[in-house]
Amino acid sequence: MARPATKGKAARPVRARAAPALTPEEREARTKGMLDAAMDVFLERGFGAAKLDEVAARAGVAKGTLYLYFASKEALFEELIRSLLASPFQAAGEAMLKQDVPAETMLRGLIAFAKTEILGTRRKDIARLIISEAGRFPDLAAFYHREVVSRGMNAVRAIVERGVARGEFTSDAAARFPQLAVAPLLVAIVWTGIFDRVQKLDTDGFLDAHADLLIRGLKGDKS
Amino acid sequence: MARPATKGKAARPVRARAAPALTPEEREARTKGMLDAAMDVFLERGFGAAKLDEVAARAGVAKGTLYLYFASKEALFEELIRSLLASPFQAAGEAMLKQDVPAETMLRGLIAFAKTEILGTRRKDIARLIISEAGRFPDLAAFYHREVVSRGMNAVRAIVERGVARGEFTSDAAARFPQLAVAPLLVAIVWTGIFDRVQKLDTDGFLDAHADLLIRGLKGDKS
DNA sequence: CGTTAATGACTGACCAGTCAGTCATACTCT
DNA sequence: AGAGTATGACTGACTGGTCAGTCATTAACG
Repeated sequence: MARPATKGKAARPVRARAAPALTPEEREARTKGMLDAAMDVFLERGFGAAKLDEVAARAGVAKGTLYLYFASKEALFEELIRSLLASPFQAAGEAMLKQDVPAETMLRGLIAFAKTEILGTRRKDIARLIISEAGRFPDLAAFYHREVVSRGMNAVRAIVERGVARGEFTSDAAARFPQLAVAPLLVAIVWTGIFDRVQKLDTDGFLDAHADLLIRGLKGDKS
Repeated sequence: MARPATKGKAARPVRARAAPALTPEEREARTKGMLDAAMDVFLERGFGAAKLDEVAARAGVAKGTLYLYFASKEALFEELIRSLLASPFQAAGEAMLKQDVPAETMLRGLIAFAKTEILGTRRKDIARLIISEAGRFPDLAAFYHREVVSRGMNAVRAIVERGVARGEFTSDAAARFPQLAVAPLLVAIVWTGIFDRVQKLDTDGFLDAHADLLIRGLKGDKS
């Protein structure tokens, strides 16, 4: 018990640190490795059917190690979702609002953005996963709504409102229900995940057609 | 261990019910009772988390009885889905095509139909369940596509094509991608199932707005 | 009686979560 | 430098609970 008071001063029982203490960077890197493995498995099987043994195997660690980094399977799942969220919509929308371009251009830009940034990435899989598991994770659904959905809706609403204010659009339907502008994106996400084997959907042409029809509807100078 | 030991095992107080030959009607009625119970449980918990013990309890039978009517949990689930499918869309679409009314009226009628016959019934829950579980039941997804989705798409396509042929519509976007007309319905289904606690969606106003915008877009006499 | 329908205790597999033990490292004292 | 020692990251066999599916048994009928 007697600790040799080195340095004469504060005879503080210094707990000698003597192990491959992980640097924050190392720890983060390992966490990321496990989250990557978890993403593969959860996307492939869904939460319920995903096995932590498999996550561990793919991450190249033992199952016990997972529990040194995450409190439970549920915590791992939630952290995975959180780590993958980003709200590109809002950022893109705000960036566009700063420019002085027609609202039509903004809307088309937003749809093009969704094509590459959501449909073209794993974000679409995350969305599908959340749709599937939201029932069992209400908190996560609320989180996703707050962080992603509501922001996207706000971006669309802002653009459409400006279009109406400037007289470019004659319908405010998409301002009252921004979901209308995003609905086909959801269809594309769900469809490709479920029916693609049966009947392929040309998501690119689909979203182009949506953009055209949407703009026509919003402008529609029909009296 | 103080059990009236009857030969090691003991199947005891059994309150068995009728035993004699079941008429086809009786058999069907019992099947339906179990399917009803199964629907409650599967909708509430999803396939993975649904317990057959609970299904049996709600149906008022023993678990073993389930296996006299269904080969497995999976078979029960599939039969449940099959028993609930109907393709109101196609029938409604065909009925409308027989009348001589404007395509706009048909489309609006179809959307109103979806409101009452899908959003207003448990069919919306079935759709949500299929979206959630399709990954684990590709056959079921294909079946659902064949029996419901493709028929709905055909109905929409037929109506829009007629509208175009008659000069009522100037855009064929919804004929090339009938999903465009149905997308907000899917959003309404998914939204009410996931985000309603966070932010209610006025599905009625939403679909009305969709109908207006869609018609404007299809007619759009903008050059 | 034999047949049919139903039962529910039981089994076996599966899997989330645990924990006693290993090992590589680094610190301290001589 | 080397011996001794502390430490913490990591491991994987194990536990405990859960649940789909089984089957010996019971009851009701003809």
